[in-house]
Amino acid sequence: MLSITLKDGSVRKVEEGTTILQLATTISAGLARVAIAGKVDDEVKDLTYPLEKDAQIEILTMDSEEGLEVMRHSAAHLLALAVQNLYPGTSFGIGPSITNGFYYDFDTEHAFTPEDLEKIENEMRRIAKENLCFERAELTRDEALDYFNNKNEKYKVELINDLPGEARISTYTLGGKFIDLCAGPHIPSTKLLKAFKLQSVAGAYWRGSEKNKMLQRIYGLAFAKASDLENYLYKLEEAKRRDHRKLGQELDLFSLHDEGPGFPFFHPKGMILRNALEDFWRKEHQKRGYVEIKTPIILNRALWEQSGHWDHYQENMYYTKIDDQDFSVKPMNCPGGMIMYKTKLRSYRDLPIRCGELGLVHRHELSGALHGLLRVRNFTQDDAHIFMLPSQIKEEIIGVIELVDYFYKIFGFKYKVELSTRPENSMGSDKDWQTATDALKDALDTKGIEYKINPGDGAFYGPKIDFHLQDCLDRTWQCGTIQLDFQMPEKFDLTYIGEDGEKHRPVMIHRVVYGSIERFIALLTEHYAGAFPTWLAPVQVRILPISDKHAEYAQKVEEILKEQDIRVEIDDRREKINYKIREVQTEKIPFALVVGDKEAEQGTVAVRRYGQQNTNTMSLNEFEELINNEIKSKKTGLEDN
RNA sequence: GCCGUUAUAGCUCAGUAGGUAGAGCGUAUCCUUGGUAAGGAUAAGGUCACCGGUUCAAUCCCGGUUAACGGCUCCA
Repeated sequence: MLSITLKDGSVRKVEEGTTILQLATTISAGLARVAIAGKVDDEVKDLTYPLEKDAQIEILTMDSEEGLEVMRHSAAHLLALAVQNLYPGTSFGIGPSITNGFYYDFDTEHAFTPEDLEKIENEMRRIAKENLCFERAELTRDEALDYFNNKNEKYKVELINDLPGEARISTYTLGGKFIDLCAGPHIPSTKLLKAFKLQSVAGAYWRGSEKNKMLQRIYGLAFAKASDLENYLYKLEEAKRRDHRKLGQELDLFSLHDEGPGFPFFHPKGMILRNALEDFWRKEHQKRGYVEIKTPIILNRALWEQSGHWDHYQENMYYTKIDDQDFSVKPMNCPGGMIMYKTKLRSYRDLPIRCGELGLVHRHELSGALHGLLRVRNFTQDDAHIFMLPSQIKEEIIGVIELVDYFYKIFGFKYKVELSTRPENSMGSDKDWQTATDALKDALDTKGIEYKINPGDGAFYGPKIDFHLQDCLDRTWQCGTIQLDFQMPEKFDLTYIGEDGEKHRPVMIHRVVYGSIERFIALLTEHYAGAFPTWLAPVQVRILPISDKHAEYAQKVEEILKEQDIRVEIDDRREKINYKIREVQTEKIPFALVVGDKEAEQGTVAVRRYGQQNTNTMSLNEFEELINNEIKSKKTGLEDN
């Protein structure tokens, strides 16, 4: 008899060889009906898995993330079977579960169209109803190779060849005919697949490498029940409403044109946002002992050779010639910062030097990668280079971490932290890289910050801490970053005079907080769904006179507010108040002030906030106080933020 | 860069099974002076993305280019 410990801590005795499903049945018939798989000592197994030894077991249902994963992965097999039925001769790649669904990669001459997806989805539904079971089989490597070689499944053969020697090779048969290489586990039967929908087709390189053939990837959504799927589809629709590309156009913030792909045009209202962000940035950096510089956008080839960009960053740079000499448009601000450092002799007493620069950089991104303001070809980095003594490293990194946290909290952003280590095409010694990486880790650990390690994702000159923010579709974008660099100071022979009167090498940090002003604006737009907090709102107040008679009073109110640097305008068109209210709402202006006879007589304003139905009549003084406090606090004024 | 889709008025979109186009919103002008999400009328606005081919005739069919969109790769 085996002792099985269940999730609630109770222990059951069962015969050896009892399957997980049988175990579930002994717990309750209801549980057995909705069981998807079982977790045996932290390993997820099929329900048909026979228990061999004492273990902790949890029966997984679609209520858990793990159960959903098993179901989504099983849905991928269903998709593969449907494609095999409809398009014989297709070769199969891989078909994992992903957040909210699954995908499967196919290799076929036929190019899948959106109409095909409908056909395939119908076939999936037809098969699902057949109540097919997933049957597991274990094969030797030779058997598996034979089988998939015969079927001309070259991708599966490649996968098998790459499996480690001791690996158990398993296949699953679905409905007796479709056999797929797979470690499992799967749901017991296709009838559990109900709430799914094919989403899109996209190209995807085999094994994610652009050196390999591009396969066709079909994405699908899958949920435990239909209402979950509907909710998710609704959420997607909502997300589209928040999309910064849509809102950017509607709110007249920026535009992109054929004449400059990836080079955004900022409109007057977008510039107000930018300037507000930059003003705030300057103020906070001055407080923290930063100075600000501006370095040129075009610098000569020799500089980029010295910095290593010519060797390590060439395909991302733009080039030009001036009087027959090679020049390059800067993709990063650091070399300019190096030159600045060297303009005079530095003492250890001068360090740390925190040198900020709102620098416009240009990078040649692949055309297919461009995406609104989130991925562009020129952007302004809120950069700074901190030159310091080796003994100051930790303190300075912590200072930047705290600064980033301070900024993101103001905007109400949640963020994720990643630590990226040495990439392949990089410069410097392993020892320096190790020291730098350890310093970053140490700072993170000291602050007690959770982080994920991204192996090989560092800059070519040093490891980095990245801060990632989420867009409205849950994709994450790198914004802040802290990069520790021993290479540039070396390459540029930076020195300071130490206490001993000798020359020493300073250490350098590259860091950004917003990352790119453009990207940050995109994320802010989505985060606030275009309803910017008052301190950022391009127009903060719009005065709505009831009729021409009130124009004079409206102008008086406007003047008073303008004197306090409040961004205010009057809608004096001969339209009805309803119409003006509607417009002020669609433009997401934080405050509408309705002024008519009553207000003009009493020296008041009828205040209607964005997103609220009610009006508060108050004296102009009271309103000034309200809005000034709100601007100062940087709050949104909306309850849900 | 690669795979797929798309491109018609300032915006959102319809349309012509090949005979040079239409709606709503917006804009302008006029009427309406109206109290919290759309008052009415009239008008202006398009080389149907660009280049080429087929055709008596191309916005529509074919080829190419460019850009956008969804992914892959890459990255702030």
